Amino acid sequence: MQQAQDWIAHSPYAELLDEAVRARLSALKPALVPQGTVLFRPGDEPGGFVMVLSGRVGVFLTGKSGREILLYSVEPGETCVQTTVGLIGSRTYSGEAVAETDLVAVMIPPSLFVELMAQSENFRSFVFNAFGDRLGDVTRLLEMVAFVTVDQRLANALIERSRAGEKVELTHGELAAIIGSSREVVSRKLEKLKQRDIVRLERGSVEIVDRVALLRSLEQG
Amino acid sequence: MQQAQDWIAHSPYAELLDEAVRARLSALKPALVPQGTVLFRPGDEPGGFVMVLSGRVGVFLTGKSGREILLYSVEPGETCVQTTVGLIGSRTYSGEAVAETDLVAVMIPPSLFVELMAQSENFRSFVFNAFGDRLGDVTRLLEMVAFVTVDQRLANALIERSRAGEKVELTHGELAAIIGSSREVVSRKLEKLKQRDIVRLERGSVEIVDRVALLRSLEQG
DNA sequence: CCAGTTTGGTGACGAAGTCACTGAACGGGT
DNA sequence: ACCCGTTCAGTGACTTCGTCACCAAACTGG
Repeated sequence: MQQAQDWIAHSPYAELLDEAVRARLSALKPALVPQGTVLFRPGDEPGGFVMVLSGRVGVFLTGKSGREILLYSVEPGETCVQTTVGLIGSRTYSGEAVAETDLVAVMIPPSLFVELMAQSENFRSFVFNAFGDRLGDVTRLLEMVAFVTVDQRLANALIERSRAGEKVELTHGELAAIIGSSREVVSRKLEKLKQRDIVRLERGSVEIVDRVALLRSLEQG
Repeated sequence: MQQAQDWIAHSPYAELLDEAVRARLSALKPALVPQGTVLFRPGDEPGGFVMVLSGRVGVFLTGKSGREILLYSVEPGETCVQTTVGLIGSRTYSGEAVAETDLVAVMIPPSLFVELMAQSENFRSFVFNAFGDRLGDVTRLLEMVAFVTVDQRLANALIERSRAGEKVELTHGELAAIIGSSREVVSRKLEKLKQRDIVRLERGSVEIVDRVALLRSLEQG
C-alpha cells in the first residue's frame, strides 16, 4: 500500500524528521476510525501516541449545562498531545476527543515513542512543537473567551474558516462551540449580521456577503 | 554556598533526576531577581530554561480593559514552560511573567538544556511533566471561566488557598485575577458572603469563618 | 501630617448565558 | 409519497456578569 509507505510525508513537520525515524514510523500500519468515535474521554489512559493522517479530530470540554467548547482540532500530520502527556508523565486530561470525520491514524506504541524520544533530536523537536502549539491554542482560546466580545469572536471565526467564494459549512451550534458561546447567542448575532446584509443564512451554513464590513467589526473593540 | 550545591533537591521532581544531571545542574549559579521584575512579555524570545528556586512567578494574560487573569503560578522547583517552547521550537507566547516575590532562580542555557534532553530520560520526563502540568492548569482554568459561576470559582479559590486558622492574604483584585473575573464583582460576592457570616473581610485579606457553608456552595451548581 | 497610592464599595448599564419553548427543515423507512 | 423522529434555528424572559464612572477609606513615605 502506497499510503503505509509515505504517510509521514503528509506531516507539516515532516522535514524535521530524519530518515531513520521516518523508516521506523513508516512501518506502522495506519488504522481506520469511523466518524463519531470517541477516541478518549476525561480520565482515560492513552494506549499510545496518536497521529492523524487524514480526517479531523476535535477535542472538547463540556459544561454541565451540556454546552461544549472546542479546545482545538487535530488535523492531518498533527498529534493528540493529551496522549503524549499520559505516556511520559502520568496525567489524564479533562478533554473529550471525537472523530469529526472518518479518520486514518497511526498509533505509536509507548515503547517506540520512548525510543524515538531518546534517539532523535528531530523527533523531540517534533513532539515539543506539537505540544507548544496546543498550549498556544488553549491559551489563545482562553484569552478570547475571557476578554473578547462574542461579536468579534464570531466575526473572527467566520473569516478564519471561509475560503473565497465558499459558504462556511457550520451550524450555529458548531460555531458556538468554536467561539465558546451558546447556540442561542450565536443565532441572535448572526440574525443581526443578516439584517445588516453582511451574511446570508441557510440551514447548516453561513455565507459571507460583505467580508469588508466583517473585517471592520474586528478592528474596533 | 550551600544553596548553590543542593538547590536541585528543592524540586518536587527531584527524585526523577539522576545523579549525572543533578551534578550538571548544581554547577549553575542561581540568580537573584527582585519582586516586580517582568521576566518576559508577550513576544519575547527566552534566553534559557528558567527554574524557580524560591519565590513565586505569576504568568498573566491582560485584556485591553486592563483586566488581568492569572494563567498559572510558578512555585519553587517548577519551570517556566513558555521558555521551553521557545528553546526547542520557535514559538513566542502571549503571557506576561512577573516576579510576585523576590526570586532565586537558575537559568539553564539552551546548549545545556538540549544536551540534557538528549542524554537523560529522567530529564525529559521532568520537562514533559512540567509541560503537562501547565497545559492542565490552563485547560482547567478555561473550563472554569467558560462553565462555572463566579460564586463557585470564588469559593473554590478561597478554599484552595486557605491554610487552617490563617486568613487568605489576597486583595479583591488578586482574587479576581485568579478566578478570571473583575474586582467589582468579587467585592460584591464577598460582601454577600460576609452578610451570610461565611467570611470576615479586612483590607488585603479574607478570613473564612464558616468553611462548611463555603464547601456546600461548591457542590450544588 | 500631608499627598499620593492602593484597596474597597456602589449604581447604572449593556453584553451574554440559560431556560423553556416553538417551528421549520431534513432524512429514513415503509 | 407520506409519516415521524431528529436536527437545526428562532424567540422571549430572566439572571449573571463585566464595565464605566465614580467616591471613600486605608495605608505609605517623605
